[in-house]
Amino acid sequence: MGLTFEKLNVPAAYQVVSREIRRIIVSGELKPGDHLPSEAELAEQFGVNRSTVREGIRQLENDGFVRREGRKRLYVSVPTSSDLAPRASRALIMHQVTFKELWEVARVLEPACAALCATNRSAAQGDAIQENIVHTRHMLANAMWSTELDTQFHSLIAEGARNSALLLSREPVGLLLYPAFEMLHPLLPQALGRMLAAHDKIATAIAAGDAGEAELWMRKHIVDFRRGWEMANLSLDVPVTLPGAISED
Amino acid sequence: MGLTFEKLNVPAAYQVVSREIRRIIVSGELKPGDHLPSEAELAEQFGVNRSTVREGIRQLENDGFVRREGRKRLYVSVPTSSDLAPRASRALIMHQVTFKELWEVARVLEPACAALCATNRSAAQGDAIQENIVHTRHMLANAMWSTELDTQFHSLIAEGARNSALLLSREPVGLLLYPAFEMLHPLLPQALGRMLAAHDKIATAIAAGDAGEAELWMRKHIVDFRRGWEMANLSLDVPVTLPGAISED
DNA sequence: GATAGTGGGTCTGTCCGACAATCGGATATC
DNA sequence: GATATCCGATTGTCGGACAGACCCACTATC
Repeated sequence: MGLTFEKLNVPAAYQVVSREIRRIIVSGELKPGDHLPSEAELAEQFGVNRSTVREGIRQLENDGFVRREGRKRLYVSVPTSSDLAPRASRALIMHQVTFKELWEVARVLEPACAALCATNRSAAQGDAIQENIVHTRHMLANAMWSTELDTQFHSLIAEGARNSALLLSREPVGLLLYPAFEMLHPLLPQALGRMLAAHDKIATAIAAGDAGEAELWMRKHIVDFRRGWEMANLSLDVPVTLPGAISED
Repeated sequence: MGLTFEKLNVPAAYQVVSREIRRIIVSGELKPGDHLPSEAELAEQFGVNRSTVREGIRQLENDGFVRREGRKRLYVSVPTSSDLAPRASRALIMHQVTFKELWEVARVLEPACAALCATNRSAAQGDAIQENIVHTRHMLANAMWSTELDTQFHSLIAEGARNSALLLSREPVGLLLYPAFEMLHPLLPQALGRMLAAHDKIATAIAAGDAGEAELWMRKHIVDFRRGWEMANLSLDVPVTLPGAISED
């Protein structure tokens, strides 16, 4: 009798509810914007208690597949990078991700974003980039600086690439890497000026639709970031810390 | 009276519970492996009902910050890419991500993985890659093929790069892109052979620790994938479909 | 003495019922 | 027609309940 049985994994009811609703959403049976039945109705249809349904819904809500505004009915929604990226960033923090690791990813993704942005951006997206530059220049002229502007510059370029996979891939990295600039620029006074100059070159190339030039300058910009980091005697292998923008949620 | 008030967003209690526990975990107050108090105890400490605590916990469970095996106590855990990637992949599906978009990301990330893998891989990781090649060769010799082997090959290389940010960035893309090969190889008989040849070159370069060569062949491999796609008259702009491996969970 | 049962305590998963706050829409009022 | 009011529907939260797992210490059996 060599007959053996695997340890069978009986999923909890709330997980089944969650998966089933998600399946219907991802498969397209329910389209974004569609309303889901009320909790009581779902409970009746699934033949479980409303509490069980509610626990299942929490998971979907967290993923961004369903949303509710206020205490109203649920509706189907497409998860955005702002739903997913902060969670990924937090996961990376727990993995004790280092500056070097983040930089290695940025070094290949950001130039790709810049190149695609130069060819694919909309007019409005181009304007937003220019506006970011103007803001940045204005801040620097007053000897001020906020890391959000830097993070935003790179996010805008990624959006301009019009590639949702690229956007989703780079966002968790961007949320952690660029705020680290906060540690760098007080130690390296010239860093802010160099940053603005690079942003300007990139934005100009994008405005001109010159993909090669945009890619090139973005690469220089990222490489320069690392060089600055090393010049400031900051360690490449120290785990990055959690920026406030993420911890809040 | 220009005084106006913003519409204030009162978070539900279960969300506060969720965020608070997550904060404690991400900040490091609770370390991976630590047990959380029981639901009843959490409810008492937070001063809310156990149902409310349970709803909050569901969200964390889904993110991979806490886990439970069977019906036992919760313990703190580090979210892995297998927690996060399938959700990101599903999100991309809902965004109707195209082959082209995925390919554009893979084109820059996969060569970077290969280059880093050549220098950073452990001995065991190198062996696993070799084993994958052997399996693949064996399958092809028997005129069989399973898309999982291809997906695995690229995942192994990404793991060998020892860069958690890189791993996390590419996984959602890999989960969608390589299964698409399933559509290609019946239309293009020579595709399987070319794939094996490329995998072999890459694995050899990695085994030799030659980062440049590994990167180069990986790039060729990815470019070849796209060329094959076009030769088979498959559209670059058609949204990719959901592979079974993800829909199951 | 080792092994197999036994029993209690704890915790999770699920259910039931309840109620206040809120929302949407219908209705009444001016 | 605009405004105020009421009513049903729905969510968020609560309290309590109970079966099934699980853990562990204890005991009975060989």
